[in-house]
Amino acid sequence: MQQLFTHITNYHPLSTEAQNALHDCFEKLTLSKNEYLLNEGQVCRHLYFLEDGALRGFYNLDGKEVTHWFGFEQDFVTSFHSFITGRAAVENIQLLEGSILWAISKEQLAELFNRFHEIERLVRIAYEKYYIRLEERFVNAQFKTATERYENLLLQSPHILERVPLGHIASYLGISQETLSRIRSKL
Amino acid sequence: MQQLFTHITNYHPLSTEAQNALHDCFEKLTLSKNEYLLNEGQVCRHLYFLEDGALRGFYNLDGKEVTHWFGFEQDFVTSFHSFITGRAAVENIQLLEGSILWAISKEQLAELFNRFHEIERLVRIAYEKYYIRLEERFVNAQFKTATERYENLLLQSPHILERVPLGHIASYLGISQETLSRIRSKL
DNA sequence: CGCCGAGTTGAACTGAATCAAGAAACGTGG
DNA sequence: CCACGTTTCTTGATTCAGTTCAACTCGGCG
Repeated sequence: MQQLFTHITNYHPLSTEAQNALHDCFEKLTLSKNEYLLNEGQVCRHLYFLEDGALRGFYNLDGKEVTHWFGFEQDFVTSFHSFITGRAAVENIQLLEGSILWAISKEQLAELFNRFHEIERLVRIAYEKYYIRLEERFVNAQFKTATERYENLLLQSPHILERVPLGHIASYLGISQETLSRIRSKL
Repeated sequence: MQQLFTHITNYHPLSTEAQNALHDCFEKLTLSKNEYLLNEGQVCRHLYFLEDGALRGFYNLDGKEVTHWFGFEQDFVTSFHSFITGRAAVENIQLLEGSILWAISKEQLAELFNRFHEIERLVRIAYEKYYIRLEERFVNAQFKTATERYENLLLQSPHILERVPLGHIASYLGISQETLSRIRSKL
C-alpha cells in the first residue's frame, strides 16, 4: 500500500489523518491473468489503484473486441463513465497479467470528500492530469496517421510492446493488426 | 451573470457566501467576431464562461488550420493544457460570433478553492462531465467512420451547422471539407 | 458589374481494411 | 523432452473510404 501513498503524493501531499482515513477505505485485491475486473452490463462501483500488473478495457463491436485503453502499475483504473453516472458499463476490464489492486467504493470516496477537503483536491488534480492525457490521445486519434501513432507509442511507453499482444495494441491505436505488423516491418 | 450561476447550479448548488465570492472574481468580457481570445505561444491564464456567442479552438498544422473544438453559450472554455500546466498554448481561440464572456484567473480560482471546499467540489464535478464528453469524442474519432461521426453531430448538436462554416466542422470531425460535402449530399 | 469566400463536384491517388493463407511461438499433457 | 493444438504474428492480393488537386457554382457585397 506504500506505493499508493507515494504515488498520491506526486499529485498532492496529504495530512496524516487523511492518509489514515484513506488507508481504512482501500481494500486489497489479487487477480490472476485473464480474470475480469468488470463485465459489460455491470455498474462499476469502485475506483482501483493498480499496484502491480496490467489490464485492458475493451468493448465488443460487431463480434470483435476493441481495446481502447490499458492500465499498468501506478495507474488509477475504473470504467469512468459507469463509475460516475452509475449506469451500466459498455466495456469490460480484463487482467493481462496477475495483478495487485487496491479498491475503494464510490460511496466511501464521497464520504472522504466530505470529511477531507484535501482528498477532494487530490482527486481534482488527478482529473486534470488524466484529462490532459486523454486530450493528447484524442488529437493523435483524430489528426495523426497510423505510423505516427505507433511511433508516438514507442517513444512514450515502449514497455507496452513486451507485455501486451500485438492485436490489442493495434486496436488501442485504432488500426488493424495486419497494418500494425506491416508498420513494424518497415523499421 | 445570472446565467453563469444558473448553469453552475446544474453541477452543484453553492452557498450564498461562495456565490458572492465567485461574483467578485469574474470579470465581464465582450469580444466581436474574428477576434482572438488566445494566440498560440501565449500562456492561457484564465478560465472563461461563455454566456453568449460562439468560438473555436484551432492550431496550425502544415500551414492548415485544424479546428479541434467549439465553444457555445453556457460552456466553460480555456486552453486546458496551457491553463493547467502554465506552459505556452499550441492552439488559438478565435471568436466565431460576437460574444459575452466571464473570465476568472487561475490564481483567483486557486484562492477560491482554498476558501471554499464547495467550489473545488463544483469544479471536480464539472471535470467529470467534461471528461466523459471527451471520452465519447475520442471513441468516435478512433472507431467510427466519417459518416457516422457526422450523423452523430447532427443528433447531438444540429444547431452547430447553421452557425459554423462547413470547413471548420469538417476539421472538427477529422475529415476534409470535400468529404463532408459529399456525405451531406447523400442525405 | 466583377470579385471573393463558401460550398460542391469530378477524377486520380493512397493509406489502411479486409480476406485468406502461412509461419512462428507457446503451453500443456503425455 | 517431444508432439500437438492454440494463439500470435506475418505476408500477399484485393477492395474501399477518404484525401488531394482542380475546376466550377452560387450568393453576397463593394
